[in-house]
Amino acid sequence: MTFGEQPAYLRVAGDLRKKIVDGSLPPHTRLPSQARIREEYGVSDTVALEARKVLMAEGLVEGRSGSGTYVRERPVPRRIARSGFRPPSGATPFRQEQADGDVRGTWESRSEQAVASRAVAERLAIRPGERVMCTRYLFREAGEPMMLSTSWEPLAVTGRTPVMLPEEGPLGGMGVVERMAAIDVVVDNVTEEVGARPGLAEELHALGGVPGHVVLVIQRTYYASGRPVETADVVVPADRYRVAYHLPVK
Amino acid sequence: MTFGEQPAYLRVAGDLRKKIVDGSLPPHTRLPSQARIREEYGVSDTVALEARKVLMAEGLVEGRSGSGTYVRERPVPRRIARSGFRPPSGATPFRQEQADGDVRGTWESRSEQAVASRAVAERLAIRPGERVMCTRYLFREAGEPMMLSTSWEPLAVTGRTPVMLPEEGPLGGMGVVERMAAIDVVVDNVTEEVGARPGLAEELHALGGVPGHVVLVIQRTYYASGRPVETADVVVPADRYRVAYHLPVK
DNA sequence: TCGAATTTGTGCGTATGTATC
DNA sequence: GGATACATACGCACAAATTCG
Repeated sequence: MTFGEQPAYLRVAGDLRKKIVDGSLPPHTRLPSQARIREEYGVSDTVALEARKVLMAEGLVEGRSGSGTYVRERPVPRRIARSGFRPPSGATPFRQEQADGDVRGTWESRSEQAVASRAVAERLAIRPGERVMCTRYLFREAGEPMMLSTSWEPLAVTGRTPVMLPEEGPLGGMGVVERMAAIDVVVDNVTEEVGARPGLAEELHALGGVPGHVVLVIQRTYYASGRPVETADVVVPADRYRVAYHLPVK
Repeated sequence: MTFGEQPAYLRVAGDLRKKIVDGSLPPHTRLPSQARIREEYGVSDTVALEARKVLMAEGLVEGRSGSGTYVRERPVPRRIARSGFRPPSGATPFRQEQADGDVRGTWESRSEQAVASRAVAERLAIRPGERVMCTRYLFREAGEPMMLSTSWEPLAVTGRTPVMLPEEGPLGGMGVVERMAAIDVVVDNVTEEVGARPGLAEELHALGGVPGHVVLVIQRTYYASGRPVETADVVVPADRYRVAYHLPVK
């Protein structure tokens, strides 16, 4: 409160945060109550409350009315290895990545024809209103929902071919690259743009999360000779997964 | 405040939010001041303050001390092109990426020697307690803070060389690859793991955000012949930036 | 089963500091 | 300098949920 210092509530929040991250306040333990914080730090009710709010906004703790404020479990995020991920030559530290690299499991999907929205049209380099095949996926890992995906393919590419529906025909369930190869479309490039935001209610419901949780959003587009042939939005809960890339330098 | 209703501050925040999203309070306009909110909605100072805080946490408005609370411009996320990003052959849709691809600007940094924590040691494949050079960066784009970065380099690699301090010597401010090349360390691989979480109070303070905002965290590690030579945590606000990768397929 | 104590969450009034105009 | 507005801080009150004897 004196000149040059940071606000009292940030100082208190910082001290509590330190105790959380260094393990002296492990998950599931209760934070000091507002009254105790007030006493221990010699601050007012407001400051103690504001400090708790900071930690709640950071997702480190969760308040349970009538009971207390508890340190949240922080699951160790798993890696989702993306295209381009390959272990470098003779690398020892990569055994682990290889082990959990291939996140595969079961999935459900539903396809339907649709017309391209402005955003999708731009990503596929087609005109808005052109027909596309839209497929929604829910991926599960060990039974647990882990990833949502919505993909769009121009019917100008796959229409009237055996691979028009991603989940049917002899190549049903195969990846985009294999399916496109079957109709002589050689996929040679992919771009991925990774962003993040608070998850939408429906997304978190499908993924088994609680409102307010953060999700990673990957906008992926496959190209064949510079022409987009598929684009997708992939949504994964950020508290459980990270997206891993491995690239050569130069 | 009566039974069954939602909290007053949420009601006020909801009404103001409606006016913002439907455009009757366009970007750059000033919200009613705390005092005016108090009068117009017939609530107390605290409720008016709390309502503004909700909108600030949602990133819809930003408070300027002494001036007012202003509706923020809808941030269109910019792309941060990562290593490996190259326009594919003859691609038209990539001109734009190239244009805003190189996000460069000014930066500040501060280096200090430290000992490797368990987490850093694991990423650098060294033993906890070994000495490392730790450098913190704040990058600005057009004067605005846009990215935080903390990097660690084993002193076993750079110690007693001209590039020990990233910001000094003839190669001060150059990239890791160039600096390492100067001491005959050929960086040939990089891994990046992208995650996301609510930003910490200090991070968001430095980045001009507000508690509760989401940040993208990139854990980057450079390798030379399979051996880690630098690792860094890069933090960017997720409402303003996305991370872009471009990869060959197969 | 009941009730008391504790704790969070919300709300009110006020005071002070400080940045902006 | 003065007026305005946000930001921080103090102290208090009460409702709702939980805990525990």
